[in-house]
Amino acid sequence: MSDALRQFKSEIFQGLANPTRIAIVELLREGELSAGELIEKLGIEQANASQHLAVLRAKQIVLSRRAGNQVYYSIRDHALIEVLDILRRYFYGQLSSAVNMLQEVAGEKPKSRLRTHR
Amino acid sequence: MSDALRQFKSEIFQGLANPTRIAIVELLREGELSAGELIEKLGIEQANASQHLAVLRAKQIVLSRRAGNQVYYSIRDHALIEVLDILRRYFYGQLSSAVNMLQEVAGEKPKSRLRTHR
DNA sequence: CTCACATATTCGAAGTTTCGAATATACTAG
DNA sequence: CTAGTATATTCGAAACTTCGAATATGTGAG
Repeated sequence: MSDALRQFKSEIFQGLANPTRIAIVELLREGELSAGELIEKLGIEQANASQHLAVLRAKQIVLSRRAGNQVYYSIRDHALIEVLDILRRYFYGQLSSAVNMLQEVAGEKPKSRLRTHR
Repeated sequence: MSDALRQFKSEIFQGLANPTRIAIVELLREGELSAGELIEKLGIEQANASQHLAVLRAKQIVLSRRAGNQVYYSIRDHALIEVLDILRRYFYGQLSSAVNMLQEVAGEKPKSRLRTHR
């Protein structure tokens, strides 16, 4: 695979590598919201939200459109939603593994160990 | 969505937010490889590869297993491959948009503008 | 035990990200 | 024009990431 594609992917990931920005993308799942609405729902500083939105714009994750006094944001491509959905499933999968491990640790005769080599 | 899930997702993204680590994950698509094989294919310093592998382990993206003198790495969950595939399609989609924009800029009477509001 | 090899960790420098505070810009109403 | 509201940018401090160099650890052979 090309370096350009790897670079591109890593920038997308970097754009999403922050819980606040993930929260923004998820708020935008249902449709566009103004910066003000996002700030209100996120409960964070205006400057901070604006900075995160700038990152999402720079990484081409969201689109913005000005309407009068406000700026409305939306997700640029549905693919990103799919990515988040896959990770949700992945998350619950990981959770189950963790539960299994705990059960094994708690039980007397663990049958299969999921330990790492260290 | 819970903070824990957002935190988890952002850590996965952070784990993948680096071109070298993406290259590692893609090399592991076809099956497990030893650290040495990865280093050779990546052409980077041993210490650096090992650090990146440590990040991938910490974020639960890969599994490692020791076999004698070597440590073999594999991808923990197929979901991550799906994510990379989705982004590949996304990438080409973005590329086409870019090409369209260039064509419009080059042409005399652009019909639709994809400009941002600024 | 010792040696050699494969891999991991620690360290410090350079670069990047994150935050809130302060300030700047864009737009609307009057 | 002025004033008000919405949003963006700049700044500096603290925290985090990345790299290579050096060092440490784990394993197998002898």
